Amino acid sequence: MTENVNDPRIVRTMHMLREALLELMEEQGFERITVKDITSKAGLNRGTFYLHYADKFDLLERITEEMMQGLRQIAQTFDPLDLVMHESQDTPFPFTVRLFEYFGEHARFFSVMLGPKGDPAFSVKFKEFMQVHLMDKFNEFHHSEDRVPVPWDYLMAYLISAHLGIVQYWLERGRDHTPWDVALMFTRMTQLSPIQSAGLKK
Amino acid sequence: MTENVNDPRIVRTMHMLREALLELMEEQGFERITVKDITSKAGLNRGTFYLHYADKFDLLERITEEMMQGLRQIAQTFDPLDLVMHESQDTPFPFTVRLFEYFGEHARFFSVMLGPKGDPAFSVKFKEFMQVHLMDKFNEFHHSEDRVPVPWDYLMAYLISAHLGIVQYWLERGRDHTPWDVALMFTRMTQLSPIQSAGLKK
DNA sequence: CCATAAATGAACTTTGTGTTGATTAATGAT
DNA sequence: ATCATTAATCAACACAAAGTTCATTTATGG
Repeated sequence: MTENVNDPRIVRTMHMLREALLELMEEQGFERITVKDITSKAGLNRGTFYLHYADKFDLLERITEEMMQGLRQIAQTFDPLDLVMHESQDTPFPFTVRLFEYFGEHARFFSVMLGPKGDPAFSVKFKEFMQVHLMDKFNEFHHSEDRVPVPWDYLMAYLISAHLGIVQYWLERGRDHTPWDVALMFTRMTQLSPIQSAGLKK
Repeated sequence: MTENVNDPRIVRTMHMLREALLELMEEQGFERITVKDITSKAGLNRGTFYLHYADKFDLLERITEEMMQGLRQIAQTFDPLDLVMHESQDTPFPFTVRLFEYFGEHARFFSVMLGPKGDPAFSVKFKEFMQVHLMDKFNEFHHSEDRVPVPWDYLMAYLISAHLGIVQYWLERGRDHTPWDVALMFTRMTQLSPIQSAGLKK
């Protein structure tokens, strides 16, 4: 397990192992992958793998943590007041655009991890991220516990999962729309009922 | 690989293997499970496993297929016209209630498979099921390709994932509402915009 | 140029896989 | 109740991959 990130050999090796894992996950899914597979795809000795990672789970966790770190950094720029101000405008919310740009930059990772060959625990992590960094900032609004059409927590589960679904579908389709366009869909679907979104009702 | 389903020994053995797998998946997730784990939890000889299943993937597939068969059977009773007739009523759609009852009966399976330790390919299967048996029956309504607020396919992805999310959350919470109650939430969230569902707007 | 340390290669133990063949035990048809 | 059938057990096997160790080669940076 190495620490020194200055040595270009280490950077190179770790990068190759990470790339190899993602490629293999696309092909076979995480389950079937062996350490042998990873190192031979990366063109490295099997022993070298263990110099940097404990096992394939460890490797995946490290990649994941890096991506989540990137997401958290973007989340810092989110202000719920911006969203309130933005209400009823028919332009995408800028923060959402930024998120989609990030997904696009790391499309390989997100598309594999959120897809059928991915890790369901990652989807959960991703949902928790949205819950903590986005949804929880609106908790102030729901003090009126009684007489709401739908319990707050179920509504959150609905919205978070819906948003995750859009990200998944967008990646699955090979990003057939710009981040700006998908973000606009987000904004509209949040403002309208599903029936209105479909254009079946003014 | 056995065929004769009449022999009670076979029924018993297969049932024990299935139960053991689900229990282990709850504990450790599919990935870490060995055939040894399954048979010793089931109190059977390791060799016996191979009399019935090729490997642990095979076992999981068979269980999955059984559950999907049950879902398809329920889906046969679905008529999109019923849903149209039901519009703007504030009662749950009966078909949805039936589905949730089924999820409840097989809560162990669905909660594991749709949860963080589950199989992401199953979530995809489940979404495809909803797409084919529910959503596709409304394709007739969207001939007006132009000027819709959101592309039809993205709206479908949004709705399907949202609904999956509710099922997941309901199971995760240990089914803290009756099938009737959750089904009513469904109906309301489909009729209202997210902002209305939250009670933030008339 | 050279001390340091990363990568390689080979050997080794351990764990799980999937199969086989002989033996024991349960089943259901007579 | 008997008995042929066949499921389940048990032990042994070859094989593949995991994870470790250590001597050797190669690349890095001072």
